[in-house]
Amino acid sequence: MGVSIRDVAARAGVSVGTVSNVLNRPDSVPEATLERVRSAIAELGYVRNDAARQLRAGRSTTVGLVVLDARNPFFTDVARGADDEAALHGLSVLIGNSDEHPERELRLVSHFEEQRAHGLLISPIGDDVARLREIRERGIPVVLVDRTVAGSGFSSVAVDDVHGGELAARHLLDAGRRRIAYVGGPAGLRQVADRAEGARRAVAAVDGASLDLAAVASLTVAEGRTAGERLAALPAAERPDAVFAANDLIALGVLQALALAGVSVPGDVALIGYDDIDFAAAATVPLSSIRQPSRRMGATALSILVEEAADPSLAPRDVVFEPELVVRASTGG
Amino acid sequence: MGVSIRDVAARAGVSVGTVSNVLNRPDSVPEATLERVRSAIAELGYVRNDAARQLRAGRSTTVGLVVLDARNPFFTDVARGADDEAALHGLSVLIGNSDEHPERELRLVSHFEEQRAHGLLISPIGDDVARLREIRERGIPVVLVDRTVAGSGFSSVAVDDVHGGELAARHLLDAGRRRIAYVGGPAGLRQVADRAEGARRAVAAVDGASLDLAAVASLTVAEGRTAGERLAALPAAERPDAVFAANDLIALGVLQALALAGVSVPGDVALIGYDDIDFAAAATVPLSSIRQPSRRMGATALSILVEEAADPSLAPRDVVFEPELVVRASTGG
DNA sequence: AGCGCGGGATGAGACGTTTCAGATCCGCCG
DNA sequence: CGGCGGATCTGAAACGTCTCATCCCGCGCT
Repeated sequence: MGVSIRDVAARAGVSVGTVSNVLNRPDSVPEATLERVRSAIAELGYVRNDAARQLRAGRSTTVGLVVLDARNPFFTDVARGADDEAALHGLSVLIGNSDEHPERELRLVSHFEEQRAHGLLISPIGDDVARLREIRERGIPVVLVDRTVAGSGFSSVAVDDVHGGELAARHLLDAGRRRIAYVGGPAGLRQVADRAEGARRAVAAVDGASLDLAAVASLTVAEGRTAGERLAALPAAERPDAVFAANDLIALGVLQALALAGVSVPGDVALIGYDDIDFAAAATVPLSSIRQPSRRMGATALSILVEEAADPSLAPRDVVFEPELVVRASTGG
Repeated sequence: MGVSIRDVAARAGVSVGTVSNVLNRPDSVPEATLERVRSAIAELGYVRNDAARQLRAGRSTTVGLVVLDARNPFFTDVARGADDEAALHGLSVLIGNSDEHPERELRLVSHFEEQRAHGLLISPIGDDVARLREIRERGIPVVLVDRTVAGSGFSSVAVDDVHGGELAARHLLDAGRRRIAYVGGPAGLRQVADRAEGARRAVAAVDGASLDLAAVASLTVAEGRTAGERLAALPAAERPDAVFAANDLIALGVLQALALAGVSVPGDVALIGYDDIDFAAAATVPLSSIRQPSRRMGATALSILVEEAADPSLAPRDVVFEPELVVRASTGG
C-alpha cells in the first residue's frame, strides 16, 4: 500500500539497514549517503510506520492518562503538565476519560494495555487496584495521580486533601460561620472522603460548630446546581450558613442555584470550592477555593513514570504537595 | 517478552489461526474450542498486541482530533461528541492540542500520519491546507471542524460564524448600544475573522453605529483580561458602550478586568461572548453568548469521517449549523 | 606482499497479528 | 463403498521496522 523503508532503500541504492540508520542514527552515516537517502525519502513521500516500529520495540511511546472528568479544568491542567514533561522525553500523552464509571475505567486501562503503553497515569475511582497490579506485572509502570492508595506499592503524586479540607473549613469557621454543609460525592472517591475528613477535624476543634454532608452523584456543575436548589429550598433557619464544595464545578453550580433563589453569597451563605480552576475567579461571585499545583502534579507524575519505566525495580515514591487557601469574595474576603 | 497468540495456541492445543478466530470471529468457532482457547487466554493473561494488529491491518483504529485549545470547553464538548460517535464504530479519539501554533499543528498532523490514523478531524489554524492534502492522498481522510476552507475539497462541519457575529452585534444594537468593540484575534483564525465580518454587517445597517477592532494574541481568559484592562483605562467618553468578544474565554477575561476597574456590566458596557460554554452562565455577570451545537458538531464530523474512510471517492460535504443567541444579564437581558 | 584495522554497508531474522488456500474429518447420498 | 459438501482447523506468508552479526574495502604498517 504505502511507501516502505524498502522502497526508499531501492530508490537510494542502499540497503534497508542504511535507511534505518539515517532515520535513527544519522550521526553514524556519512554526509553523502545521508543526502541521497533523504532525497529519496522526500521524493517518495515516505512516512514512518509507527505500528511496525512499536511492534519491533515492544512498547509504544505513548503514555496513557486516565482522568475522572476530562472537562474539569483541573484535569486539563494536570494533562498539560504531563504533556510538557512528556515532550522532553519524546513521549506523548493520551487522555482517557473514565467519567467516574468503573467500567469505563477498566476499558481504558485495557485499551492502554493493548497499546503496550509506555506507562499509565491514573486517577483511580476506587481502592481496587488489582487490575493495575496486573498491568504493572506485565511491564507497564503505573503512577497514581491526585491520590494515593495506601500500601498499594504504586508511586503517587497527590495533594494532602485532608489538610486541604481542613484549610477550607477552618477558613469558614474563622469567618464566623458555624453550620457548614459539605457538598460532595460520590463517597467512593477518595478525594471526596479526604476533604470531608479534613473538614470534620476543623469543625471538631470549634465549639458549637456542625458539619452536614450533602451527597451528590458526581463532581459536576449540574450536580452542584441541584444540590444548591435543595439548600435554597430549606427554611432560612435550617439552612447552613456556609457551604464547602468538594470541587469548584460543584461550587459554581451551588452558586448559580443560590443566586437564582435569591440567597445571598456570602451574605446568607459563605461558599468555598476546591481546585481553584481558572473559572473560579470569574464566577458570579468570585469563588474562594483551595489551590492545587495541578500542572506541576502532572509533570511530576510523568517524570516518575519515566524513571520507573527505565528501571522497574525502583521503590515506589509518594509525592505530596501542599494545598493553598485562596480567599475571594464568596467567603466575604 | 509478553505472552503471544502463539503461546495461547500451544496451551490450548490449537493453531494460531484458531486463536485468531476466537478473538475476531467467535461465531465461526464451535463452543468447545472457544471454551478451551478462552481459558488458555485467561490462564496465561494474554493481551492482544495492538501494534501488531495495526501493522497487519494497515491502518489504526484511532481518529486524531487536532484542536486550537484543549482547555476551551467548546473543544472538549466537540471532542465528547466525536468520542461518543467513535465508540459506535469501534474507534477511539485522540486529542491533540495545537495551541494556535502552526508548528505544533504540523507536528501533530505528522504524528497522526505516522500512526496511520483512521482519519483526522482538525480545526486548522490557517488556510494552508497543502499538508492536509498530502495526508489525504496517502489514504487518511480529513474532515475540517468548526470551519470550512473554500474550495479545499475537504468535508467540513461548521457553524455559520458570519451569521453568529451578526446575531451578536445586532443584539447589542437592539439594546441601544452604538459604539461596539470587537475583541478577537489572532486575525489569521477564520472564526475570528468571520465573526468580525458578521458584526461589521450588522453595524453597517444601523445609522450612527460604529465598530472598533481590538486585537488580542489568542483566545484565552488571560488575553481577555488584558484587553479589558485597556478598555477600562480609556476615558469614559471614548470607551465603547458594548463589547463583542470572539469567544467566551475572552469575554470572561474582559468581564473580570472591567469589574475590577469598577466599570459596570451591563450598565456602562454591555458584553456578549461566543460559544456558550458552561461557565458563561456562571460568570460574575451571567454572560450572553452565541451558542453552537458543539457536541453535535463533533459527532457529525466523526460520522462523515467514517464514511469517507470507507469510501474515499465520496464527494466532500459541508455541514453548516446555525448559531443561536442566548441572552443573559451581561447585555441587560 | 601480508596483515590488521575500522568506517560503511549489508541483509537475514524477529516482533505478533491476520488472512487464506488448503488439509482433515465426518456424515450422508447414491 | 466411493465420493462429496461442509464444518473445522492448519500453517505459512505478509505487514514494515530495527538489530546485529557479517562482510567489504581501502589504508597504513611491517
